[in-house]
Amino acid sequence: MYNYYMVSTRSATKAELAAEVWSQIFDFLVATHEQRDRILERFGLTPGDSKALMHLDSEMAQSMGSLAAAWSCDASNATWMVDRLEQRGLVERRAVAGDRRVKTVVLTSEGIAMKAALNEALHEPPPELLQVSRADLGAMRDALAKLPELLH
Amino acid sequence: MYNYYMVSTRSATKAELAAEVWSQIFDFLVATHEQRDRILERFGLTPGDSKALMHLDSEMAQSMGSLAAAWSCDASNATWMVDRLEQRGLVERRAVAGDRRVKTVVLTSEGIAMKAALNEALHEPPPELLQVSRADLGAMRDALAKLPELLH
DNA sequence: CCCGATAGTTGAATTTATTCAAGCATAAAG
DNA sequence: CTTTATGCTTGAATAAATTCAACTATCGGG
Repeated sequence: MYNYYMVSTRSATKAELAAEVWSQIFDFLVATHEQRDRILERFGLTPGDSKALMHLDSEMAQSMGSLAAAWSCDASNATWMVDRLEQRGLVERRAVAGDRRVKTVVLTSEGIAMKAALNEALHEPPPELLQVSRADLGAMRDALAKLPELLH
Repeated sequence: MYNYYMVSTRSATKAELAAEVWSQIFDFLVATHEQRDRILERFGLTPGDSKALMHLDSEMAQSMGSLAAAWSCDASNATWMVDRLEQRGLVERRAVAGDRRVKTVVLTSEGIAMKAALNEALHEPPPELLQVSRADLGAMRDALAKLPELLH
């Protein structure tokens, strides 16, 4: 474990505090990484599948092009990814009214269910976290409450 | 963003608190995921490479078999992974005294440098975190200080 | 010394991921 | 109404990841 966040006696700068906080989070991440691998395996999803699945929606139909941009890949790769999900019945291609060139992608009901189940599984706290006392967890929650504000 | 950690008026159970905390961390994770992808790309490492690199050491020579076990793959896959790192001069295979069947793997000096640089880059806090006030970061650090204890 | 188990490599096969060039249909601009 | 640009798909090529079967070398017990 790396002590990038080794505490010194003098008061820490903001950058140092951020580095400490991130190190604490990141190291916990690494330590609990296998759990998430196992979840994906249980769902029969590759990392790519889950990335795609999580960025899709049942409401907001997204064009192939915008998906390729969001996934930082070329259009041809997006076609391939969507093909795989479509073959499994998780997504559906739709024509769009104004422009017959573009195709949009939405989650099917199976896709919605899969995404919800995956999300729930991934949000299940790693067992390591349950070793922390209730009081300490409360402190963490209160402190971390400032995080969500950042995520647009 | 999922409100698995929606606060209710009654006092939360430990499990609920853990779920909230993990959701806060996990969502932050997801939101800052691209940054880590870019770091790997900058280093010219695949996710597999970095996983392998991070589990290796210059001090503790590990046998191919134990590496395969640690990486949850078969021996043949471990051979392939180590081959790739070896071709790049990051690791070195060594014979072991007692048993001429086993080969151990250690980081070369280049491997040590690469691992250190990668570690440093990955421990660099995401810019989003710097939007949090110094006081709030301090609170996070103090609260999260209970985490490292868990990581054997 | 032989024999079965063990450690690792090799080769073939498959899946996942990615990029590039070519092509097709449609749209938009002149 | 031709030309050019756009959105997507297809096909080929390649790299990354993974598994399986076969093989080599070595170890350890009888």
